[in-house]
Amino acid sequence: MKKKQQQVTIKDIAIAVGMSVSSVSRALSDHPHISEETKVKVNAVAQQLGYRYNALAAALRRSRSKTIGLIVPRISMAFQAAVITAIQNSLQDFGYNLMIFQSNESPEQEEKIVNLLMGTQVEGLIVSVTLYTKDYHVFDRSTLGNVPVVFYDRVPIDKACHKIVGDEYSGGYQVTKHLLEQGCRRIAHISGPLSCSIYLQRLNGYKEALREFRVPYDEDIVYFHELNKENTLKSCDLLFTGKQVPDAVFACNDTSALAVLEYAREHQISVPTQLKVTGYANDSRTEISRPQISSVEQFPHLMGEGAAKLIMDLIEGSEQPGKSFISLTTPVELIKRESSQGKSAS
Amino acid sequence: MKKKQQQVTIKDIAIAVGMSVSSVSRALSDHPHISEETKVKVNAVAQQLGYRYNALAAALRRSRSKTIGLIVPRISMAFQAAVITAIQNSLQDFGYNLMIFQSNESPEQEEKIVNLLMGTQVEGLIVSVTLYTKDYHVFDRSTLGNVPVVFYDRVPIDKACHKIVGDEYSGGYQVTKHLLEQGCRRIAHISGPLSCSIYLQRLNGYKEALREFRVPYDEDIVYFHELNKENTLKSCDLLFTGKQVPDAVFACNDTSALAVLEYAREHQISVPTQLKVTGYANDSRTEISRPQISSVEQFPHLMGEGAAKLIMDLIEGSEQPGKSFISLTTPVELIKRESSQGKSAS
DNA sequence: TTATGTGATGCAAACGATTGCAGAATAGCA
DNA sequence: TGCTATTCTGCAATCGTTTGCATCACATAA
Repeated sequence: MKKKQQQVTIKDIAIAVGMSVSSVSRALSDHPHISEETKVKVNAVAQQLGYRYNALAAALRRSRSKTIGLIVPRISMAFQAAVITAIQNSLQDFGYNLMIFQSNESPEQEEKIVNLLMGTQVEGLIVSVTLYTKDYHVFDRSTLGNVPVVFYDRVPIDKACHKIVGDEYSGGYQVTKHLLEQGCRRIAHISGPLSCSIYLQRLNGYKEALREFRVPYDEDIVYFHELNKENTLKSCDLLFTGKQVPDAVFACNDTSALAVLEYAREHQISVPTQLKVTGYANDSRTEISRPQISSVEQFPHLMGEGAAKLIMDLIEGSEQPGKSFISLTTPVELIKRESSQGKSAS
Repeated sequence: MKKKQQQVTIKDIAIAVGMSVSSVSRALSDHPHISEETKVKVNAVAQQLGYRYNALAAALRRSRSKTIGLIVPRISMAFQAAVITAIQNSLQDFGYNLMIFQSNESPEQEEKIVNLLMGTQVEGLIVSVTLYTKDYHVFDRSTLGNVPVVFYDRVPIDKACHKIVGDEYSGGYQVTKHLLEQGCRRIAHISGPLSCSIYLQRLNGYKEALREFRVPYDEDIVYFHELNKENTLKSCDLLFTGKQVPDAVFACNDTSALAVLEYAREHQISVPTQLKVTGYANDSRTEISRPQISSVEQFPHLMGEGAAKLIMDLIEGSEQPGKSFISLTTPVELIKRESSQGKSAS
């Protein structure tokens, strides 16, 4: 009970046991040069005084905050929540904490967060960028100093960096091939903005499958916009009022696929008979929907663990800066469900 | 470019502009006693040197980390994700950061996190406890010191504390009354463990509505367990193999309601004709399901903003410790959908 | 006895910012 | 010119730990 309601420090312990602060510090951290006897005594007194370690002071002194910053568009996306959980659990094993921030899909917000995080002395950064991040100078060595950064899922296009991504190309390819094998020949593609890496890759996969089946790529049935319900319904309106209606829609997330289903229901288009539909990310709604929606599983836990391990390697493994960049790819798996299978109406 | 790759500090700026560190510090923080001229010069040099503020050092010196700790069972629950987002956005306006941790429904983990957070010198704690937290001594003044804590959603039972909760009693009452009004007289209740405040309140609301309609409370059709799919299916098995099958199930979350629907589908029980079903939390799956599920909207954003405002009041408003506790209640709204409406089979 | 080794402990300087108080410079006024 | 106000700036202590180096006691070997 020193002064008013000050916190008790190792100095207080030192006084209580009649030793120097350095010995107390070492005793508490189980330093080999301290006798067992002293250690138990110090720990007992610490306990008794209600001592609490001040991680801030330690972080300042050793310039190691044991904290990683995470920037994510929004945590309310099921995929992101799962990745975050995996990252957090993994980092915990390394003794690191995670500061989670949401950019809300705003590049300005994203930049603000980076600066804020740098101020808090994070030792590393894990980032999934916004849909609209085009300018990556915020992540340059000039603003980050020696703080390593690992991107995941949505990663910079045309910028060498450490990253871990799903096999989006394969995902796009598999979905499209599957639809083609079901007999579809006019496959619409509802995609996100191409400024975002994942959509670009999926589009490439889509194109490749079409090529393989000698189906010409028709840009009139490919849309790029944020994948919410409203936008998707608008795209459907355009798609189904044209002369040639599609026989399948490859939507780039499950929210969008659900919207397509809703549109079809309202317009008496039967799925999967007249129209086949696929989503992406395999969130829990795909199984609940009637018909159930075919989707692509992305194994968020693998990605989260990978990201955590990667940032740890970069921090602890003291990679030489300027060395080459590491890029990891996690698998994807097409989950076929009702919405994309069965005979079509001729 | 001082030493190796040391970070540049205000000292470096001081040397560069030929002033003392104190003036530089004041200039950077826009102190009124510093001339405009000096301020612009200092800021220019800071910019040029690539100076970055060290929040750690400042936090240590002023004993104000500007950080709040959040402990939540898991962020993957839609409701929780929404609350967290609201909290984070609100706190940002106050200049506070949020450290988010997940207890994964484990009281042991929860306790570990509290201790860890205290070490990082958070200025406040926001907590939604696990389903099984019964011992609240971790949140006592003895371990928390002067750090205030506000609970939300799942809050301690029988412990005075600052908290913000949904109107669970009303929710339970409204749901039950609604089902009674639809003609149901044998309403099963699938609830979570009663160690958790929200389930206790909902149960009370359920009982009150029954009483009002002079329907006896029958403990044989009330179940308490974690509300996942497996457990719910088991409960359904018990419910529908008894002599008297229920004509309604009031499930305490949407996952559970969905499971009931699945069970009904597999056993050719038609919903809502033979059986009415309601969920709780109104997550996005309730609208996707066929039939759509009646549920209770909890307005997570209100709760998040409330929690943030409350903790800020406690921190900045320097409430006298030992003063009375604040308890806020946010509204709920029953959303009636297909699963609970329409005439019953007699 | 002296030299040497060993294990335990203390001294004091960091880490990077903030801030009360003192002091210098300038201006205003008689 | 002298005196007081008014601005602006600097000194130095402080926040709670960590850690390189010096020191000290004691035992053992020469």
